Amino acid sequence: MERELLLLGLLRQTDMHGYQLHEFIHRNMASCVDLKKATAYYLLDKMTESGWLIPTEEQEGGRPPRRVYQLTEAGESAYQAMLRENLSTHYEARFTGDIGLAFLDSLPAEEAVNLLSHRRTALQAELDAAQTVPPHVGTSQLVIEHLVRHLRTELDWLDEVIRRIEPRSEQENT
Amino acid sequence: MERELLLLGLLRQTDMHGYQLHEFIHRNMASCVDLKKATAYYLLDKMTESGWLIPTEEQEGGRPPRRVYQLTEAGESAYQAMLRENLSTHYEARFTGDIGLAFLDSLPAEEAVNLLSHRRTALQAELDAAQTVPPHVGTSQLVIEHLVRHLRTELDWLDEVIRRIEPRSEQENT
DNA sequence: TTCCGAATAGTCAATATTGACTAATCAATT
DNA sequence: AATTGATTAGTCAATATTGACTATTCGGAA
Repeated sequence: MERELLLLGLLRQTDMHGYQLHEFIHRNMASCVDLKKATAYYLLDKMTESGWLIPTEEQEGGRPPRRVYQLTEAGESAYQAMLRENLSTHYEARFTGDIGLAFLDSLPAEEAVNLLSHRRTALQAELDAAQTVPPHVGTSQLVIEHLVRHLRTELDWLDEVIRRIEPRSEQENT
Repeated sequence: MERELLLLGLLRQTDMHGYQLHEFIHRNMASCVDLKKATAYYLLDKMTESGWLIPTEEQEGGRPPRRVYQLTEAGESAYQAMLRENLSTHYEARFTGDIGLAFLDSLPAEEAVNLLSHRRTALQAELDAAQTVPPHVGTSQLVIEHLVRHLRTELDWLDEVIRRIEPRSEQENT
């Protein structure tokens, strides 16, 4: 549902076509939504059938024709409702990476540490990238700050996990 | 893929049937995976076709018959590969709740604060619940700690967001 | 003992999501 | 002028995911 909110929210600001919407989201909001192109088109079709959007065929130069979407009044209402719903609810996070941790025992401590160090490198890289984003390049400042805080917490935690494994690794090597 | 890892990891410890697996995950690992019953059965079928599992029909009392799954050697290899993959990669989090924040402007500040306060209550509740889980009730300690750290960060951040909105709200009321 | 609600075990049709593809155009290079 | 590779715009068949349903049984209350 949040993806629909996003599409509506963007269309509310300017009329756009599917390709444009996907491109924008992919470039500027990748940190909070992962919306594949095909899914975007699917949702746009669905919302058009719901009467929330009106498409207008358009052609620019020799480019393929495209459907530019415009919010209807019903679309605006849907947007208002979803926005309130979204702001007022707390979404539980899912930590995909925790599943492996639940099975840490099945690996030798040393290897576990190596694997997690690899994870740590990627995490650090994402943190660096997030901290480097110059203010006002599309993405909301709030959202970037949220990401940074989250990544810092993750890094701290991962370091602690690694620290906790290591002593075992020394025991085994003695 | 992480869901397959989870199922394999559990089956590696004890043979189980679908209902049992789903129940266990639902009760003890809800914080890191959301795996619906129908999906669990679907994955079990798929992994059986991949030759990772061998099902055995079983009957207990007058209960419906059930398929108890057992890991094959191929299943064990798949588990090993997925575990390493999972531990070494950093999964980017998706913050569904950030989408609303990107559109905060479209609401009066006062209402925004109210909505976010509602969110805050739910968040606080989840934090309390997580902190209350007694050690050693199924879920890995690491996973619970991870959740707690994450929720604390979220709470801090949400408070800051609310704080930032409020001044505007006062301006408007003067 | 009979009635009720919860638990057990799973299926299935409907939805949602994705990867892989098409087909044209532009811009730059050779 | 021809080639190439990126960009534009979107489709489609294959997969994955879910909500809603079935049908039985168990335990306890009335």
